[in-house]
Amino acid sequence: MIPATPTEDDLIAAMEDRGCRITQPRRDIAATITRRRDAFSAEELAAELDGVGRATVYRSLRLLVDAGALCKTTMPDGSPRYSLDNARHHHHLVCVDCRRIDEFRHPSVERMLRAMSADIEGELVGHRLEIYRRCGACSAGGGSR
Amino acid sequence: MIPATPTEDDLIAAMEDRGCRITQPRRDIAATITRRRDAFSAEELAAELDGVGRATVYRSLRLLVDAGALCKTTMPDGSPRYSLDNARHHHHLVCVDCRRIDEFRHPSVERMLRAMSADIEGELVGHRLEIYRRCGACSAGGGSR
DNA sequence: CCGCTATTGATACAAAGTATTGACAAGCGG
DNA sequence: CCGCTTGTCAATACTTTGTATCAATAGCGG
Repeated sequence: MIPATPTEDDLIAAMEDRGCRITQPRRDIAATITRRRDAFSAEELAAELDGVGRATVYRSLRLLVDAGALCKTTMPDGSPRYSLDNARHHHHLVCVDCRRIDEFRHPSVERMLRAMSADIEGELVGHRLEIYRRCGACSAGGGSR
Repeated sequence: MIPATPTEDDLIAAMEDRGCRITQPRRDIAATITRRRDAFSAEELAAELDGVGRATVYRSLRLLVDAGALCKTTMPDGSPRYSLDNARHHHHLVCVDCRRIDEFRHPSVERMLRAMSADIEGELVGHRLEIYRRCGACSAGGGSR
């Protein structure tokens, strides 16, 4: 199965699978998220959804992250961004100029975790890895703006 | 040179090196940080320092992180902790039970970054890696109390 | 010891959520 | 079809982790 970018229906299905009711606000949120292709902040999303309460936006984002349909990525300054999750078990390439977020998988990451687990006392339960770069376009364009 | 845990004087020297004045609040902060050996939140530190303003605590923490004397680590829930920096170029082992933070270096981390840089378009500018585990004591003790 | 200016504490504000509350609405049990 | 239970909603208050502003103070350089 080739992992594809989730559609609006995938997001709704993810919520359904968790036993949630499919309400109009949740439909609106799923539609708005899939319409925009880039990473976004929770407040940006809330601002785009007029009839929907801020709390509902945050609850739905958490729901979708828990369900594995969205990723929450940490920017270098610590602020969070949300983006669609195309594939399980990946990490993020974050452009520090244009803030674009790409997913990547590299065998060396898993190899590294395996190598370390032998040397780490206790039980590994998770990890967080973000790679910050200036993406091809931003490097070529002479940095930001 | 064997990297040792910074002392109060090391923290003060780090601030001096950045051209800062050594004030009484900064002395108090350096003393309090070195007295407690574990990772702490900014609010915990502020609560322990009675005569010192909250803003001063946050300003000093940023100063010490910038100077490389402190590390700011992200917990699994996203909240930050501060801890003394024993060695440059390391990553963090965070116990999800007792919240203890250990530093570690493993050659596989650098190897991974080198291997990936060949495959990543653009210019690498940084990364963030935290490993979450249940530490030896917490695993042995049957998990979180 | 003096004066310049970095630094301070207080306070307000900001960003990113979480908790609470009262209203509504959807499914179910009869 | 009625009413009840329960999930969900919008609004709002509150929390956490800071940053910005500003008048007052206190280091440090001479």
